[in-house]
Formats: sequence, C-alpha cells, structure tokens
Amino acid sequence: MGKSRFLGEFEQFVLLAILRLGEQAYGTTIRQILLDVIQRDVSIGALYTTLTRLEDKGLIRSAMGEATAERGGRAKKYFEITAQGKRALQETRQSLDAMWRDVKLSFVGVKQ
Amino acid sequence: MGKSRFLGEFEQFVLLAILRLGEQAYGTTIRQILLDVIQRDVSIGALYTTLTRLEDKGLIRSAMGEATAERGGRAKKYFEITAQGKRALQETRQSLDAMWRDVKLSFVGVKQ
DNA sequence: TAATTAGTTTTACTTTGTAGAATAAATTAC
DNA sequence: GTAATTTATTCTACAAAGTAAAACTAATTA
Repeated sequence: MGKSRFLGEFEQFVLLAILRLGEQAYGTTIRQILLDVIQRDVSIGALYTTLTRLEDKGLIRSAMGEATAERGGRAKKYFEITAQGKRALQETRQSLDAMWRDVKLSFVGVKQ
Repeated sequence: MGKSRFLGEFEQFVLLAILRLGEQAYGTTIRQILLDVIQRDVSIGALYTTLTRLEDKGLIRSAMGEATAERGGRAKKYFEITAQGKRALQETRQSLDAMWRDVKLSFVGVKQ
C-alpha cells in the first residue's frame, strides 16, 4: 500500500527490467539487465531492497521457484509486474513525454 | 558537487520545466508549469528545496532579477539549466529509452 | 505605517537509493 | 557425511531525494 503517487527513478528502471525479462526475472538477472542495457551497476542488496518495496506497494508480485539449480544455489524468487505496476510505469512515461514535448526546440547545441 | 550519478524523478521534471520556461523560470512559474502540463501539484517549499539542491550540484544556476513587480512582491530568482544539467537530462532520457525499447511488445492489454 | 501581495527560506520529516555483511539452501569433493 | 563451494536472498544502516508547512522578506498601496 503506497501513499506516494510517483515512481522513484530507480524503481522505474527495475520495473522495466522485470518487464523485459518476462519469465526469467529474479535478482541476478534483473541486476544483469540493468548492467547490460544501461551500464548501471547496482549492488544486489540495493536491488532487493527496492524489489521488496515495490512488492509492498503492489507494483510487482513474487513467487518462489523450484529449487532446480544445476549446480548448487538456493531457490530463485521470480518477480512479475502487476496491472498497477504497468499503470504506474505508463503514467510516469506519459508525464515525461508531455514535459519533453516542445522542449526539444530549446535544446540547441546539444545533440539529441 | 554531486556524488550521486543519477537524476531523481522530481529533479528531472523540474529541469524540464526550467527548460521550457526559458527566461521566465522562477519559483511560481515553475510550479505552475508542473501543474499545467502534468497536473503535479507540489508545494512551493518542496520545489525550492529541489531547486537549491540542483544548484548545489551544478545542474542549474540562478540570478536574482530586478525588483520590478507591478504590484507588491519581492525580487524573483531566475533559474537556468547548465550544460551539465542538459547532459544529465539527456543521459537519463537515453537510459529510459533504452530500457523501454522492445518492452513495448510485452505490453499487451494496456493501451499505449 | 499597517495591510496586502508576491516571492523565497527554513525546518522537519518521510520515502527512496545504496552498499556491505549476514544468512540460506542446494551441490560436490573428499 | 561433512566441509567447501555455489547461487541466491535477507538484514542493517545510512545517505540522498521528495515533500509540506510555517516563517520570513521586500515591495506596493490604502
């Protein structure tokens, strides 16, 4: 249950990472996607803190996976985005788009 | 002097508001643009806190305007974005775009 | 000179971002 | 069969960013 109306900037990236990972979204893979796609190297602890908070707010849900590791390791906790999470993501994006609109014009001297 | 590498979500909106206001960017007008464009109603105190922090980080600069009020009121403090601020804004945007790319496909059932 | 008006600063607290260490549960080597 | 190794999550603690409300400032006008 979140009283805050907006997505934090890192929360946004985590939600997007989960979306693009689909079935394969869990701690390690989410961290890796962030590293691959936007070169953002966050500690795994930092990531889990955010995941926990997103779940508390109802923007994602999780389910423990089978303990089917090939070689050692404990069970994975898979995440997926909720309808509310998608909505939050879209609203944030729309606001950003609205603010960027026309601004481009004033952006002289900086490559877009 | 900012050690944190990323723009906060509200910081981003404030920078964009300043950009689109051009010469006319000061407390009241920035607040109003946020309200008009994205229906975000933030207290004036909250806004100034963020403006101060953005300036400390070198993302914007300010200059006191003449005390040319038509009817009462003190001098305005005008803000403008620095080159560093533009860069930060663009980098944030590029990261967001990169993360959104392809994700659209998995977005079934939600209107874009 | 007291109201009024338009604007900025201060104070205080909540929420979000972040790392590092601790813990957990499985597999394999001896 | 137990000690290492591996893969993963949880806990703890603190810094940074978001936010409102109240205080303050400096003009103008009645």
